[in-house]
Amino acid sequence: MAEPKENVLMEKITSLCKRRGFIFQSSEIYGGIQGFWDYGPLGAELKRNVKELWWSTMTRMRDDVVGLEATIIMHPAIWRASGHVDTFSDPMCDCLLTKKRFRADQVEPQSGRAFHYVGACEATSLTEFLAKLDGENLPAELKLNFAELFQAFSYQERGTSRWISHDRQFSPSERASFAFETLANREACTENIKRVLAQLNAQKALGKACLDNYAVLLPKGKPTESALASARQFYLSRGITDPVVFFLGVEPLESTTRFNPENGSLLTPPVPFNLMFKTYVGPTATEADVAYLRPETAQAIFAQFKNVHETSRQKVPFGVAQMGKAFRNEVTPRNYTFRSREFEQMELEFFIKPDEAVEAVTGAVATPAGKGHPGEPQSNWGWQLWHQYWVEERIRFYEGIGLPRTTLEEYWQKPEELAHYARACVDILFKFPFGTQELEGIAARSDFDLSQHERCSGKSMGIFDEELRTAFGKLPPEKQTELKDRYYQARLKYLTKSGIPVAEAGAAAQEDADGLAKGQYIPHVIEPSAGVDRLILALLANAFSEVTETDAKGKSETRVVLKFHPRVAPIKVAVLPLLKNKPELAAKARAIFESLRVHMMAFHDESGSIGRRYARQDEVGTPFCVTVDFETFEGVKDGPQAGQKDTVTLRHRDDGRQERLPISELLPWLMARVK
RNA sequence: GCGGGUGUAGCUCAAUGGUAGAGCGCUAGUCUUCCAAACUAGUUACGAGGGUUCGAUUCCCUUCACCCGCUCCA
Repeated sequence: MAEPKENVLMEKITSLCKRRGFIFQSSEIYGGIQGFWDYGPLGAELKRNVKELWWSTMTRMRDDVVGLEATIIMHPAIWRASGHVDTFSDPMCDCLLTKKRFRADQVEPQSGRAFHYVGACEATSLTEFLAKLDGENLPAELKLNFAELFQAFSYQERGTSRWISHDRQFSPSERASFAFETLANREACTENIKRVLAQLNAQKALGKACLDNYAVLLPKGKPTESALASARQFYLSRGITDPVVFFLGVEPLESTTRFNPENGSLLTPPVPFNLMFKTYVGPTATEADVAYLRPETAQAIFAQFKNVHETSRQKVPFGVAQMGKAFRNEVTPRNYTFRSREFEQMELEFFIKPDEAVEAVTGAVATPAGKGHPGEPQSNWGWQLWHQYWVEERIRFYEGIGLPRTTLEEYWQKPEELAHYARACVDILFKFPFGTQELEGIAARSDFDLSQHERCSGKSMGIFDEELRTAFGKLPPEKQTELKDRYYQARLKYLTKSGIPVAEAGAAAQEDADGLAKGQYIPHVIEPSAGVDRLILALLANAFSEVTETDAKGKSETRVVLKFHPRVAPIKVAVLPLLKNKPELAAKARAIFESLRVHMMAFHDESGSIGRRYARQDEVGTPFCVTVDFETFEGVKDGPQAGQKDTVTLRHRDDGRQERLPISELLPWLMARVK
């Protein structure tokens, strides 16, 4: 997918990030470590800005969201309840022929005949061996083994489908029955062949042999030659240059998942892939001490839901936001920092009433009127509107930090792609140079998470809603029944999917439905979950631009400008004396810098020509440069501000435009643009 | 993890079985009245480990990282 041109762009970005101190490889002096990255001085500022903007947008500026900062290591039961221990340890297997990797649980079941092979040796060595078999120089032990061997199996002659034993060729019908027989006696037979092949290996003069088992599954109607061809290829890849393949027999198989559906080749046994980082809590490192570094920040919010709800004086609908490190053993960390093993998330869990409760209180659940932002939250919103609301809120956030809508894509997951508990999920994608990839996912997760923790911890995760209780009591009986029934069905579906026996689940669901009528329910949740590091990478990619300029001497030079939004730019303003060797300019610049740095990340630089210093600031994305020159002291020479003293030039990064501002207006002018 | 490619100053590139150069950058200084000016001085590298060799950056092996595919997701 990635065009060469786009790779070049990524290389330029990574190179700039290293050169200017945005991002370094972790542990670089020891050769680096895959999937881990450090943020340098400018990267740290950039990241801090992004996180602070998210935090203030999501919590401080809202009445209905509060924050949480939980530990990275939590009780391991949390990860069993959330499903991460299971879903994050997918068994994987590889095709023995093409090395292609499969998720063992996603291999399509197939039927057909499995051709089993137990090894191969060099054709020359076998010929030689057969000649010797007739008598003379062969060691007695070896000879005996071969006699046993040929009683028990046939080998498939290389390149043909002829079946040979030491004394005669088999007819097709004999072949079939023979194969059946050997298969019935497979273990003893395999052992025999292995022993002889091992001895072939030991007899250097007789060349190499390979003792690896192999098999090919052929669908009905496919010629048997193709199984042999696959087997030959397999043993070729194991270093036998001209293999004679030892065939064990045919086995009919139904709905097997042990073979590659694309070529019929045997797969390796499933190997569990644990994507969770395991560690041990306490001084002993036994199985009982196992804990995990969190693979997401969300679960802590669910686990602490009751505490937060009880102490924050919030009522549903409300949200809990958290940002912090998370850890996943990615199969392949790739694309710079995009898929890191240690990364940072910004997650909000926004708790809402189940639609049945909304309907009971407001009479009807409002339905989305169309695309776009649905406006200020209303009490009659169900999950659909809340979900749409958060999708739009998040896109607004991205626009506010300089990622225009045109660089983003909304992807509504198809029903079949959704996790079983999710009702909808929208990915906000960014058009990275290496492809359009996910920045944030906004999932409507029903009441799955809190229900899981209620079930697994035995602690109630439900809340009591006085307004609901009152409203429910006033409903006509048939409406009550209808709502209770719908709630019952939803709860029943969850409970049975969790593996609870039907009778038990039915009773529990009925209890939940009765609870709803009394004002009790488990909140549903909308989860906007974003990756900080991905966002940083998106901001870098979006800001990166090159300007080629030809100077007076005709020398053309390409320089980089990072066009960060002032709100995220690591350095907001650089204060520069026009000349270094004029003490009054230098002192004034220093004083302005000191007055600005209290309020924002400012930078002071007096080395090199003014043009060079501007270029340096462009390259790290500083949106504004302030220059102290002679007119600062002598007054503006001409124009509408002529004669005015104590002014500076203010240069804009993106177009080089300059304007003159009184020093006294500098701070409010800048604050208005960087906050 | 598998297959293919890459690995020499901060960056972009050279050269070589006899321990490495350039340009740009960076630091300091001189000079300089607005977009990488000039001059002077300084700065820094053969990814790591092992082997072959009198001697390895160069040849061989191993390993690590990065890039491209398979796979995965915030």
